[in-house]
Amino acid sequence: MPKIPRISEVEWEIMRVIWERSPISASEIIDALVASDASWHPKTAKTLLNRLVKKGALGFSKEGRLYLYRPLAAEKDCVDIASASFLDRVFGGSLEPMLAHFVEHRKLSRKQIDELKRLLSGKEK
Amino acid sequence: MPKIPRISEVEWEIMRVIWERSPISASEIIDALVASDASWHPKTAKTLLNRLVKKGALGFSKEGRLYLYRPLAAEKDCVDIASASFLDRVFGGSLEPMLAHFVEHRKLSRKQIDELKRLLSGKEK
DNA sequence: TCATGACGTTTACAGATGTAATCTATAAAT
DNA sequence: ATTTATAGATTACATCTGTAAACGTCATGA
Repeated sequence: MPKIPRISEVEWEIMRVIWERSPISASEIIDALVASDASWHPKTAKTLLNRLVKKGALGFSKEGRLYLYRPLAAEKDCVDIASASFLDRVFGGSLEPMLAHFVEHRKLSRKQIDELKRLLSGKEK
Repeated sequence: MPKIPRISEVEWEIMRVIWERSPISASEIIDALVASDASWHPKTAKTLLNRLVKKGALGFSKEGRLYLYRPLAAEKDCVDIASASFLDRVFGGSLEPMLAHFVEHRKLSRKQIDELKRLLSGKEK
């Protein structure tokens, strides 16, 4: 199995754009980033794209003179790793306190609450 | 308000020991770390303690020739920050999908499930 | 055809991080 | 009193990160 590269904080923003829509060109990626946060600098985004390619998180194909990027690392795998890391680091691996933290500190719509209760019920057997 | 310093991955392990039991000496901290993971090197732990003091996350008082460390940054604040960062980074800030991820991928005891459902019900009004 | 601009490549650079070793002062043991 | 084991202080160092600028190349418009 290919080992999953470590994705840094800002790199995640880029990966999420690409997971959501790929193949995608550098300029499209940059547009998406700038749209969500105007402080993104194109040069910075390019540097990060290169790093992600080097890390093996992204691949690309040349379409004429420009590149189309696509994920090599699966979102699911990256999410799993980051989630486990967060849980261990911040909550010492204790799941329920972590979930309780979010449930208590954040807002959820009635619909989301119902959905979560449904999921919980599904686990309860 | 004192701004909360950023706690790195390994630094979290140290902070959690100290939040749990303080004031506490360096050697006690190291013992606790080694107990949970034998690969901890005392020198490394000391370096991190110094960094955490420099960052303002920890304070200490001299007890004779040794130091007693205590947290300066509140666990709650650090947990809040790390949690928000994780949620934004990995799940784009979407709470319910994140919670669903953990509920689906992890094991919870009947008791914990009930507790979470109770919490959810409490939010549902 | 020549200058411009768009796109990708290479280089830069400070600060954070993980991981320790070395140095120094001091307390404890002999 | 001298040696030695300890605890803390200082120094080391390769990577990783965030943040870009500088440079090279080719297509395109003037």
